[in-house]
Amino acid sequence: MHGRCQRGPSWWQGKFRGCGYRFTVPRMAILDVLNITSGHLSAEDIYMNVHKDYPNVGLTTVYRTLELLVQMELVVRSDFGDGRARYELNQGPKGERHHHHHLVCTNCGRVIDYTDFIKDEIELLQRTEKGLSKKYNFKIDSHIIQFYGLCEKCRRKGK
Amino acid sequence: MHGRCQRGPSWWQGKFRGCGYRFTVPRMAILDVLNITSGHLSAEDIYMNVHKDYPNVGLTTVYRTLELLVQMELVVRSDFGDGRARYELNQGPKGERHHHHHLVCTNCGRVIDYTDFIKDEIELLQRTEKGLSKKYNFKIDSHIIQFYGLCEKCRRKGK
DNA sequence: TTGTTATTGAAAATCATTTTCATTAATATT
DNA sequence: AATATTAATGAAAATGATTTTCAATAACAA
Ligand SMILES: [Mn+2]
Ligand SMILES: [Mn+2]
Ligand SMILES: [Zn+2]
Ligand SMILES: [Zn+2]
Repeated sequence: MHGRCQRGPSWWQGKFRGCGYRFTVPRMAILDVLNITSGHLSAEDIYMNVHKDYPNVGLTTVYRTLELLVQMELVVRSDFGDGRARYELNQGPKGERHHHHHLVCTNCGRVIDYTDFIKDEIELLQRTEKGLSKKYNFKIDSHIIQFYGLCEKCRRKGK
Repeated sequence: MHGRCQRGPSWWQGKFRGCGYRFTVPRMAILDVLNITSGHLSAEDIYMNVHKDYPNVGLTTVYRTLELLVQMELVVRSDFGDGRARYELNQGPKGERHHHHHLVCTNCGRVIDYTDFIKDEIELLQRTEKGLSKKYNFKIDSHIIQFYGLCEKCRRKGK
């Protein structure tokens, strides 16, 4: 009863080593926090969580590791307009990719992931991408879609 | 031959006064720069342009004015991931609103406005918004869509 | 076990934006 | 036109997230 976990330490280690990077304690700890915690964490959030178990891991290392993880496409970095970057793992516990978009509450800052309508979206996006690359000769690699408004809680409180 | 210009100094003045704000020289100068210049300007860009004609207008005032203009919805503020906010007038010289989205070159930073496919987009967005507000009870006010990739020039140089 | 060097942590630097506060100027009032 | 009121301004300092520097450390190939 140990050999399960499709995306765990050993998988990450392989990924790191495969890219020629060392698999260090701080990197492991940071991935662990991202894996366990749900939501959209700031560097500071991650630092504080890592700090509980590894008090000598520095904030600088958190920033550096996140940069690396984003570059390796293990982590997605988002900006929701509050002045700090947010990070989340690019795959679920079983390794499924979770391409999704965001609803951002302009009152309380809450961020909701959604994957609904992705089907329709993909269809439109493909048409759009095709048209845009033709018209502007622009090669599209990725996109972001964010909806801004009021979350349930903030609506009730009548903002 | 002066009485033309649907969105000029006098219109802005009215807008300001109507909101209880004073129409000052720096505010006028900043709007002027935004009106004349096309593209997505940073606060610094605007400051430098204003500075040519009004060397005693400070950067602080540029920031404060932009904040006000965004709040008044005369100006749109965007973030293209280069660490500084970008601003553009929310309406063309004739007052038409220009709801549009952006293509952002991840190599050179160029930003292209596009309004193509907006029809299709609006349709999808409306369906999505309806679905999302029902499912998450989220009241959507606005959205952003950005495509990232390589612009024509950068494609040629083979990045 | 040892050598090589990628990685780390602390402190300092950067840089966009915000705050502070005394001065100035837009506009309502006389 | 002159004056009073106070919103707006500019310079300097503060802020806060992120990056850089550099000497010490620890992965890991040999
Ligand atoms: Mn998310
Ligand atoms: Mn634009
Ligand atoms: Zn909310
Ligand atoms: Zn480019």
